[in-house]
Amino acid sequence: MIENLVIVESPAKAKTIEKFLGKDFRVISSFGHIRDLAKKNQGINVEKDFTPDYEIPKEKVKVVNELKKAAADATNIWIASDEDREGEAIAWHLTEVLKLEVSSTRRIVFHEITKDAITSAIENPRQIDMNLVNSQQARRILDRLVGFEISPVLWKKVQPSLSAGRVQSVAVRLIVEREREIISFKSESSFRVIAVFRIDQKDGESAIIKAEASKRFNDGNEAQKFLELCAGSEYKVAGITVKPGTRSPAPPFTTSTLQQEAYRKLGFSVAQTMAVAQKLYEAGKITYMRTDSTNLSKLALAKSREVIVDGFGIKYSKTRQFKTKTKGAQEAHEAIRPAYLDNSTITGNPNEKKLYELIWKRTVASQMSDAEVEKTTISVEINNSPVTFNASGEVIKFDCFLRVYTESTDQENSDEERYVIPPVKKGMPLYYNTVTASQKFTSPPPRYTEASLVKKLEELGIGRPSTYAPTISTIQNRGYVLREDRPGEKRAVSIITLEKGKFSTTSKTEITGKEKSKLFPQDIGMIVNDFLIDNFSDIVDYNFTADVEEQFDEIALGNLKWTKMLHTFYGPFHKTIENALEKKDHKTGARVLGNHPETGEPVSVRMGRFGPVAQIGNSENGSKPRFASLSKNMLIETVTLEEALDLFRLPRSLGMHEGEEMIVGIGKFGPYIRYKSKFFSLKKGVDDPYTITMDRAIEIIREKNENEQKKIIKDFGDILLLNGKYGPYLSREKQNYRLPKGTDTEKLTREDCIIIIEKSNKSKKSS
DNA sequence: CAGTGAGCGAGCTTCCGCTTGACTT
Repeated sequence: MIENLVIVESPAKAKTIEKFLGKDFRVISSFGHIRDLAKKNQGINVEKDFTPDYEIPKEKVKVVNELKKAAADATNIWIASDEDREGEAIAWHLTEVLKLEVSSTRRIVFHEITKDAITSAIENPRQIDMNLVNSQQARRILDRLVGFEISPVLWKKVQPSLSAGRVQSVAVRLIVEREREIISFKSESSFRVIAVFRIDQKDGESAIIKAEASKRFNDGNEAQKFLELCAGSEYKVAGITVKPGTRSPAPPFTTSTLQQEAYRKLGFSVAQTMAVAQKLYEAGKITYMRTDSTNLSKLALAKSREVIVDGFGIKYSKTRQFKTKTKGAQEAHEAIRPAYLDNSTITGNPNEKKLYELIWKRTVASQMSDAEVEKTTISVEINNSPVTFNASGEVIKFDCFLRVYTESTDQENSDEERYVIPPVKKGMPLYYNTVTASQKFTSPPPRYTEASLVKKLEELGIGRPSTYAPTISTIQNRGYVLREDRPGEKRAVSIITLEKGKFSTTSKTEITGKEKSKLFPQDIGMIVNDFLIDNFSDIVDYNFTADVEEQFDEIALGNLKWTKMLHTFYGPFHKTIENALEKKDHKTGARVLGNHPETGEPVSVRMGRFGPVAQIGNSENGSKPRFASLSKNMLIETVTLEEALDLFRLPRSLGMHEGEEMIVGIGKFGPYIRYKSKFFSLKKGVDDPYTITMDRAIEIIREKNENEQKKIIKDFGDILLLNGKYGPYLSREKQNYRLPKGTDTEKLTREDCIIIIEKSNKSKKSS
């Protein structure tokens, strides 16, 4: 028998709290929710006022049994799940499953894990708030209804195994709409003029000022004319302004901002960030990593002040508590911060160290004073034109938090460079060293990264810290979007330079459209998105979540009955389901591109059973249509007739080589040459299957065969001894076998090999 | 490893939010 049992959500939290509470208390964890809606028949009785059918999932049975045993052994039970909608529901499910009296169960909450917070929580128990529980039930049931009623419509009307949901479908929509903005974007160019001026100073030294013309020019001719004018101009300083300013540190990390910064600064994916953070949390090195709060505990505030004063001086310290701005934030936890601020580094693997240091810097910087900067702008006048040249520079007067940490932005290498403007006076003459007009192209809006998508979802109030990473995985697993790199394309830019009265025009190539780790919508994502917008526009509306959240809040306040809210929602919603099912058509995203230039047959593209496909002709007039899969990076939406026809040029014969035909084609793994029933991959970025020559093909075949020869140490016919990355190994019938340690490959016979293989097969079966 | 482009049709797929392991290579 134990006096007091405290139940929390996380086992790591249980461990810490037990230390604070002493031996009269036992602290155990529920590992999150212990019950959920039944999987079968939606788990909801819609006819009977949305009565939920809750069940304990298989993987939770063990935990629940342990909880039951512990509860039976305790005199007092304290439920300390998180103080938010989900936490309150967990508390209620616990009372139901453990058969606790609601009136006598002590519900306690704390937002930070400190001795003070916990003891004061124990002193102020309350009862379970059924209004809050009901708002969670409404949330849960609405999500189940949306997901489990729309998804089957997709199976029927689009493709099996697809999914839709309040959160994931909006995430996909954002990516699809962004891609369409990019597709319809027309890049325009203009000429930007930058002059490098020399200014002579008293001591005989000269300084350099780089300034940009106040006007951009539409084309090269206009720019050239302006430069000609510049050649004969006189320049002088027309105005100087010096403005003091301040910069403030960013608030401590939440899940979303941690994911963004870990991507920008460390290149982590969203899932990777969460996995590393989980490790740090379990090791007691950081506070909880799934949070939407920027709050720091009093203890943490005091400690960071100490660390800053000791390390930098009192001038650097400014204690701040940040208000959480995010829509719908529930703030059940603290911000993500180091558990012990004394440690600016930790032991651990490189990724753990890097992420920890990032968290430490962000936390400490948030408690430092503003940085003081001085921004200087000067304008340079030309005697024969209204156009002016402007330069701006920034000097940091007091670095403060910038010494520790600066938040990154999503814009990649913006060409605004900050530099120090030399001291000048109004009216001073300037002389040009060079005046350069360079062609600049406007860029389309950027594609989303995993992290910038999370940022956007958070802004819309869609999804929660615990679901950002899983949502990003889901939309990739369904094939709606793909995260990938793109090499970009070359583009010529022209540059006109004026130097010492002479003009020169050069052309430079730059790379445009290069992408790293960006989210690209796939055909099936675009088709599903359009289908959802056509049939369920309310659900995929960007404001849908915000609207229902308002109603959940009303339920939590006791102003709205949760079943009434569900009735109001479900009536019209279910009607849209029926309407969608009544429609006859099957969504394939089909487009007719035109007619075949020789035969006149129609050429179309659509989503087929095995993916996007191009088709020539149709089966109506008895002739057999021809098919070809679209290649990677092609979209049904943008593919042209020419591109589609190109697909049918492969596979093609390259001719004969030593009595056998060489066939070039594109397969699952890219372009290949098939020769003597073996496959030889073309080199990425070097060879093109449409234009590759016979000689080059022979070279590729010879190269690969030679490399393979090098791999073979011994050839026993059916068994090969090969040289691999990790040393020698055996190969038989496409199966590989490891050699026992210390095997002498020189003396190895075919019989030895057979023994090794048989032993290996036996141990595989037994395990 | 490198394809497929039907009409016999079982039984399956799916949501969002709380939490961690249990698995294999």
